[in-house]
Amino acid sequence: MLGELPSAISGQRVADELRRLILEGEFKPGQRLGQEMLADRFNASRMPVREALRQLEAEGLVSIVPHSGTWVAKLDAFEFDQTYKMREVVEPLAVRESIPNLSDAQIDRLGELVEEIDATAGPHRDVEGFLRLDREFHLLTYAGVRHQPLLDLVLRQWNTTQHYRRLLVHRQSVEDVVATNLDHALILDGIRRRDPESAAAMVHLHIRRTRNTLVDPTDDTFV
Amino acid sequence: MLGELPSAISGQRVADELRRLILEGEFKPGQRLGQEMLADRFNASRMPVREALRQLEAEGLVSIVPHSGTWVAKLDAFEFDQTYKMREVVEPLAVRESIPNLSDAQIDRLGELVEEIDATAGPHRDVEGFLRLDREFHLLTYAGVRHQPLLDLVLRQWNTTQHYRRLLVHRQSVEDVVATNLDHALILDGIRRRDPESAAAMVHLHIRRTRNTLVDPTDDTFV
DNA sequence: CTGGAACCTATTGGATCCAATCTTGAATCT
DNA sequence: AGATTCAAGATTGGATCCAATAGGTTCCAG
Repeated sequence: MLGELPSAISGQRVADELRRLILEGEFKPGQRLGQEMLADRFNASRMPVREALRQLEAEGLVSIVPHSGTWVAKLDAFEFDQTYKMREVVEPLAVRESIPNLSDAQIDRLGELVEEIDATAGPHRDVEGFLRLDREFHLLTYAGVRHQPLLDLVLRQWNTTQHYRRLLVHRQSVEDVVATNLDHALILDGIRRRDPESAAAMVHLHIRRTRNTLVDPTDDTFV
Repeated sequence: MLGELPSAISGQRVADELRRLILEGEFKPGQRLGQEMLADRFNASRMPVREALRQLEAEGLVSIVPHSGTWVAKLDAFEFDQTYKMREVVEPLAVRESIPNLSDAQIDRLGELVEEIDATAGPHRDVEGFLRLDREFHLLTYAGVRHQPLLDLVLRQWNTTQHYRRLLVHRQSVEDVVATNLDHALILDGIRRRDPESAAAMVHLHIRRTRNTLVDPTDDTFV
């Protein structure tokens, strides 16, 4: 549902492009999204724009106020924390379901990604590279999930928190990145051994650790 | 988001009414939902109908095929099983988050519901009553959840499986109902003691047991 | 000068019209 | 007889037009 259809209708295309622009930061949280402006930008009429906004609202990326307008969704610290708590239970399930269906080639690629992530922690940190590779690593571990709604949910949660991960990863130390990637290696180990419970436990721990690292309860500078 | 807005716009109204009709079984899984027909039925134009269908698709209640039409969603045994596995991890989280915010009055009402459910297992079983009360009981245990997306997810999963619960509860024995309600009593006990972990563990067990009762792997008469 | 109310404008929501696509049925060919 | 192709009808998707609502501005009164 969040994936692209082969011959997508126009509303779908607009939704996909707009989603990409939001995730890349072209449209920032809190920014207003006028229908006319969007229709103009995407060379479409207001109709597919309206459908796209509906869809992105369902995905949690924008919020619509009737008769008023649409804005790129904002998260506060509470929602961020809660989303991570959801991730802590949902993503372990996702690896459990995924592991039996992962190909050896996919697992090899996971190994490469761990090494590439290590490289981003080098002398001059590559934060954007880390974000991209981290996302690719985790989503690839879920590539074996056959139940689309579960995959959609995972994707949704990654998307709605994307902005804030970027913001907070920038504040992380190099040690944090290395520690994070140690988790990745352990998750990968569980996957290589095709041990769903072990991998799931590691994913849970990883997300919990990340949440604690990112959301410092004494830090009210968030958002 | 799945709840009703006070002064909803027309598309929202249509979505709410259509959702109710689907859940009550007026529209059955697999049935086609023509836009013209719906617009006629709800005294609206096709435009709000289209928005409503989009929304219900996001909720998983209907599925839209571009340029072809919309049908009430069907679940197969696999999807049913997978949804229950999601419920097994999501709803324990929901009670954990809910318990601190439940009022004493709400907890008292839960006690009443357990008794009312017992009554449905009497000499002439009241299956529809059971379905209604069971739903009310569980959703009330989640009434303290402050994070709307979590509540929405729970509601969504209840809604998409509603039809199949009805179908399968009809096949259950009286003993099954009594056993189910014993679980309810244990969940309620955890809530009364304001013990999130205990309640969460019971919810997990309850859903797991229900899944095993409902989905007999050797039974291919499902759907 | 400040608070409030009425008006005006910009933007969204809904209705209608037109175009594009899919489904269907029948006719034809193998 | 069965499968395939083609065409007609029906239905959805998109564009445009109109109505309703919200927010801002201005004007008036206290």
